[in-house]
Amino acid sequence: MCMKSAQSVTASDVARLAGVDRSTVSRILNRSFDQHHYAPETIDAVQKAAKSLNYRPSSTARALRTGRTMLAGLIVADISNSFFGQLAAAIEVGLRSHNYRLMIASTSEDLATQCRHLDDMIHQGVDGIIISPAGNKGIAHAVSSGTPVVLVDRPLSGVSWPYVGIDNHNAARQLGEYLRELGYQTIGVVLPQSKDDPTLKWRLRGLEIGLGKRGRVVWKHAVSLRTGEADRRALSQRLSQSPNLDVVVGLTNDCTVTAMEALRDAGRRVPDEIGLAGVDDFRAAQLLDPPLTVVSQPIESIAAKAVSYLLDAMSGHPRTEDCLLPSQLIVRRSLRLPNGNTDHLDNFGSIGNKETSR
Amino acid sequence: MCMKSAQSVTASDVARLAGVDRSTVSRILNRSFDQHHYAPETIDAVQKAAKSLNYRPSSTARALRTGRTMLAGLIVADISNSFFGQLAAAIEVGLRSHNYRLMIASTSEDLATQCRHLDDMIHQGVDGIIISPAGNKGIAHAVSSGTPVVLVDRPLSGVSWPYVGIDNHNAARQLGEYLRELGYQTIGVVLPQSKDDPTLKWRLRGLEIGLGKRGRVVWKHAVSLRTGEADRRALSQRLSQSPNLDVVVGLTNDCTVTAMEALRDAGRRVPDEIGLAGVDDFRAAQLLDPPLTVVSQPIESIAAKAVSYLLDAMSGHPRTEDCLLPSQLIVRRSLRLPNGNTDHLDNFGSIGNKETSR
DNA sequence: TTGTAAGCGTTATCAC
DNA sequence: GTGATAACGCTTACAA
Repeated sequence: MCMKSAQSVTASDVARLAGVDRSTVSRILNRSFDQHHYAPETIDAVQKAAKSLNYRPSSTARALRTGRTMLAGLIVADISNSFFGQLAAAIEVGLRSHNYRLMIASTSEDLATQCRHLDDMIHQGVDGIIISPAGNKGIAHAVSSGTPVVLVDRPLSGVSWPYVGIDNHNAARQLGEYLRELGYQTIGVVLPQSKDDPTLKWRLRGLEIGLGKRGRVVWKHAVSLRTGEADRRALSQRLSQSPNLDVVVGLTNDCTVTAMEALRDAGRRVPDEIGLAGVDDFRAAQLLDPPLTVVSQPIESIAAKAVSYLLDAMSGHPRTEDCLLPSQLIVRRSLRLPNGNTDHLDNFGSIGNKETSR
Repeated sequence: MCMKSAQSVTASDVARLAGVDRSTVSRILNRSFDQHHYAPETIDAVQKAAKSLNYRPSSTARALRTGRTMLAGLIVADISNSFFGQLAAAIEVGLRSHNYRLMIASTSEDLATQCRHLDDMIHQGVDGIIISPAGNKGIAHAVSSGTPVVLVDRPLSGVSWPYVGIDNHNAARQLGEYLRELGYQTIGVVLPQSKDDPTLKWRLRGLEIGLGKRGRVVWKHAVSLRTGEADRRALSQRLSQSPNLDVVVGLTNDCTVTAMEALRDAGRRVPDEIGLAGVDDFRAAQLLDPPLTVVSQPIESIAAKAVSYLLDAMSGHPRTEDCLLPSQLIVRRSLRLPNGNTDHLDNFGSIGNKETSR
């Protein structure tokens, strides 16, 4: 009841009030009844004292003593991107339900920044890190620290860290096959500028394989991370110079939006004159005119699995196998359908794969 | 050169290698040259030793000793909302450039959760907190802790914490006046369910004042935080039951999107049959059909000011005055214009819209 | 110009 | 069953 300035209430204060030793307070409050059987009255006294003083152990002191900070780190390219925003939100609540707090950092796809953040967090003493890496340069140093790391959204070759996310190759191939079936052959691709993101290569390759022999990616247009007016105009101009283009594919949500803007600026009607599709779903995708056909990722599941993997690793039981979650082709109206065949649309709503995966 | 397991390199290790005392290491590395003038050779030896061992002081130990964690907290309703996502991103880089790390928590507009997070962070030892409060219940307890707090996006009455953000009353009034000038009179408002967010009341009041005597808010429709299908349908139904409605106003970005969805579901054409406008701009707003007229907030400036306020407070020089940043009416095409008067649109441009002509 | 030693608040080891 | 005591890694009077 006696609300003291909270901050400065220490275990010694509680001990004094309860008439016991600091260590007794610590053990009782931590439920360390392993070897120690306390008198019920002592337990009661300590608990009452702690409550009345509103005692909360200093996590700093505890961290120093135990070596665990109960802090996890999340490193992504850009937390303001809706994909990472949703991911972060889900990860935060997941971790919090296990008493971990979350620290967040953005790399802006810059490898040096990523390296700094990794180093920072490790030295800061986080118990584990979830990262969507911009690339694998400078990672080796972090790997030797021993801090558990889980890769999310983007796999990395050459490290032992497990990856949680969709199979990007497959997801893009699925989209490619769908495009092929609809008769699209001349494709323009919009992708982020991040040179070292391996995911983009997988998506690109998967797309091309899905498109088959007759399909051709005639250009790849890179846009900046926080897409702006300049990107929009440049892309729009490129579109004007490509009158024979069949369809545009955005490799991330931002890219797809930028593509949509540019198509509108260039005065190309979707899907009649030209098709549009993308990887990553987003809130407004179904609101646009036309609603966008996309491959969507199961963000909540990815977050849940990533958290679960990290918790395992932090408790000393690291998983080594990757966790591939299913992506989903969401058919809307930004691609023209083959004449007279409409039920085909439903088939694709839930399709997996029928070919050999690699 | 000798890359040791990083984690366990302590100041004593550096001291031993340099042939000096721990305290010497500490002082030199912290540039505490106030009273201590070291021999250049000592300085050199220490720095070399530190670098060769890749020494980084344990922030935990430092925090315990100094009482400063170099950690700041951000508490918002939902980090996956694009507004808060952008805000968080900007705040994070701002703080980081001053060597502060950022911890993030979401309240889902729940007062109990907010209270818990505040308490958590304070006891966790953060040096300061930036919060977009869900309400002022349970805040008193936090205020007495002495931890500096800056309010962002939502002001709070009865506390000494400074507020950084737009003038919500004014912003909404601006929109209301614009609606009145366009001849709108019968208004439906869509707002989030958060019962205790004072901002919503201000926006509502400002809107009504701007609308003037002849304007009437005929209903207010509350939707859940992570707006879903159910909200969409319920709102759609309400719209169907309001055939005489002039215009719908969304009080947040999500609300406006939901309104757009519902209007589409209900088959009401915007802006011909009914108008739509909102508070908060978002990436896809200009891409929708029609592009949405909104009042936008200067997110970057808000973040920068909030960081600046927090830094001041954390360094012992708290500001007490609020910081009101200018909002901006962005006129697009989701409201019908008065017959035959089009340059009126340009007049409003001078208030600060950046309408994209095409 | 540098070293000594105390102490931040916990928890873990040992003793009784 | 419970209490003393050391230690985690760092900073900072106070000495020298």
